[in-house]
Amino acid sequence: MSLVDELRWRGMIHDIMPGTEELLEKEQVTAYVGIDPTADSLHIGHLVGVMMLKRLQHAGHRPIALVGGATGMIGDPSGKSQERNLLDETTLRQNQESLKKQISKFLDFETGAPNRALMVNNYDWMKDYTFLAFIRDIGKHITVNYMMAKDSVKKRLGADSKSGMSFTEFTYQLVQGYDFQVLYREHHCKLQMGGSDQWGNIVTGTELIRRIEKGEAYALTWPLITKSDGGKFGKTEEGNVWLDPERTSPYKFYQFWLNVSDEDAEKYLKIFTMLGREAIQQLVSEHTEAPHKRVMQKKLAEEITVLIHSREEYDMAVEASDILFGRGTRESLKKIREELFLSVFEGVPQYEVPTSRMDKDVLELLAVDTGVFASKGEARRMIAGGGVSINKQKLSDPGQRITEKDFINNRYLLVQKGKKNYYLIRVRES
RNA sequence: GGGGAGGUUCCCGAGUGGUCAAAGGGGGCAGACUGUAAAUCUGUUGGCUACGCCUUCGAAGGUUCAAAUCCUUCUCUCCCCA
Repeated sequence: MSLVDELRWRGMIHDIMPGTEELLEKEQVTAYVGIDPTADSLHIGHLVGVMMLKRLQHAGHRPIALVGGATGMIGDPSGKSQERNLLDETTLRQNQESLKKQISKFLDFETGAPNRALMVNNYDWMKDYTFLAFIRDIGKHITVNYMMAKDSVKKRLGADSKSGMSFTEFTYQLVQGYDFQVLYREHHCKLQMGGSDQWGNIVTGTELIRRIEKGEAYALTWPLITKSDGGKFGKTEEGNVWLDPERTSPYKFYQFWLNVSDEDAEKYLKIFTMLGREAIQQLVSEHTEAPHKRVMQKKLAEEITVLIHSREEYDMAVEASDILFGRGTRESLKKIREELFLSVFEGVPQYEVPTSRMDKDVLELLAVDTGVFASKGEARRMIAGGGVSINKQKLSDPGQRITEKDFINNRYLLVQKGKKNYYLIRVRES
């Protein structure tokens, strides 16, 4: 099966320029994907692009990850993102280094293989490029008419557009197009890939290459990743799901994938794992037979968590999940060794309360001394509704008192609001 | 500039002197069911020292025993005409 066929099967192709498939079959191709260095970590919204590069390298082609140090300062007109702030160069470099470390888990940058991955930063060729030189060398090859025909631009010029579009945003496609041209010239990069909203920008690049370099370049986009319920992919109540364990704990990360809906699981297995056709079909049929076992979600979460974090972190996340969602009891909780206990609850909100404050009813403890509840009324209602547990034991009386016997390891109380919200209260001697 | 409509709790939206912490819906949260799902059903959705009290209906004043409701001024939004 050709690379493009496989990508098609995986649902990773939205649009592809004629000739791209043939090109990928006949020679080793260098291709790139752009990434904004707005943070020092990738989040799972970046994952499709990185997987794309990984599959490309896997098939023997050469991937380039382009860090958009320059373009990231502008923001394209397609939308959601307002114009960005200028990052200072130090931050930019730091971010780039962090991103490279993360991407190294997917791509081989190190070996001497001819298709080893490359990371570049367009800031390097844009920073000293003067405005005058740019409009003289690049700008004159593309007409404004051409630029205005792009959807992203048209939308902003239409009558229904609320805010206008700045000249800077308008120029975005040229800057991005020039990136492609530079990579074409210096690395024989003939293909740019991106999300479906990038099509217009990519094509501007191929156009520049055609006109200035007299060369052929290609474009490939992947579809927007969706969720079956229409929500935005990659977001939780707490925000983005990051690859950086400091921002999103491996446990939360694992949980994110584990909770994917049935409809999405198959789709995500195809996109985000290296599992082959047979393996995925096997999982799908197993799932159809026993949906409650959620083999698809489990495999998905395993594959990705191991890839991003490690086998150890994955094991830990599974163990934590068992404790939190399995039929854990008060007794089993008390038996856990302290280090595991703490690692399980690492990402959970914690409150520290001195022993002197413990001698009162739970209501006060939960609503006043800690922020578990916003008000006593809320706490009272929740307890009455059977929604609060302490150490896995349902709380029925808001006037109940906590005694030392209740502490886990002599100093922890595990509070549960509903099924999924955990809070850890740590008792401090005073 | 002239005329009209209107601003209600997270959102939409009822309420036009006491029975209003304010209908109904949505959303949120929780319970049951379940697969840590979906669907469904149920409860809950201003605060407190809680059979009572306090703060809330654009803002400020006023009338009244009593105001989201009546009056005055201000303010913002929308629509129509010029």
